[in-house]
Amino acid sequence: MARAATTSDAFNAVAEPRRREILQFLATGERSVGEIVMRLGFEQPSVSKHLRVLLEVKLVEVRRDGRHMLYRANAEAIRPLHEWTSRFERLWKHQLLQVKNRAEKKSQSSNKVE
Amino acid sequence: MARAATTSDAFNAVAEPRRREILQFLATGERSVGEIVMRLGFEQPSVSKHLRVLLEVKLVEVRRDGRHMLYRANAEAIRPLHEWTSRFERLWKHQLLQVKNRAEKKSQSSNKVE
DNA sequence: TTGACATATTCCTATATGGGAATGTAATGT
DNA sequence: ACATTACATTCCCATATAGGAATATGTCAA
Repeated sequence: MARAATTSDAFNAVAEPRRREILQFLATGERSVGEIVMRLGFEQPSVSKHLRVLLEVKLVEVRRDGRHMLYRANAEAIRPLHEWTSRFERLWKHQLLQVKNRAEKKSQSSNKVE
Repeated sequence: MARAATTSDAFNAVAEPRRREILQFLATGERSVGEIVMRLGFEQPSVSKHLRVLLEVKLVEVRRDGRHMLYRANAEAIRPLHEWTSRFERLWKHQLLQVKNRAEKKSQSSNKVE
């Protein structure tokens, strides 16, 4: 089996840096393809292709306005990623605390030496 | 250019479902490869290969204990993912509110009709 | 040293890209 | 109808898997 399709879920879709940039830009509001191209400086076909992937996993939505296609972020689809990472929140806070405690102990013992 | 390597960053590494499962299991504590194989039911070489990817992006750390290699999650490396998704938190809360408001208005108008 | 156990690595292959170039398609103005 | 604007799609290709099978490496016990 090869790697899963980028369109298989949001995790795979946002693995691509340019798609993350597009999403962030869309988080500021509804934008046309041309605006995305202007802002991010990618080739237009590239932007269209990335938007297609984002659309398939429902990370964005579109509507037509004349000749323009207006895309907007669907934040709701990002939530599962947020929630998955949240499971580790307790852990990294705990780990940071440990690092901090070790650092303090170390500085204490070096104080003793001096 | 082809797709970015799974080892290019944490985003690409966690795009693979089995690697997420392994990480979640490791979040419960330090485990040997054998324990991961037993718990998740993947082939041993597969687990070793996934662990290698996770190791390269520093999502896990290892230490040897006799014949066993003990892996543990490095939650700190998951933080960037959490923070990236957090940027959309305001947005999805706002979007949910809108959906809710629209639903309420709709039920009000249908009440009027009846 | 030899054997057994625990992991890691290599080889192979089908599959899925992402970018660039070229082309297709839909909507608008005249 | 036609040129133009705004996007989308297709074709081509180098690259990177993920899984299965087989094999290599490392460590301990006797």
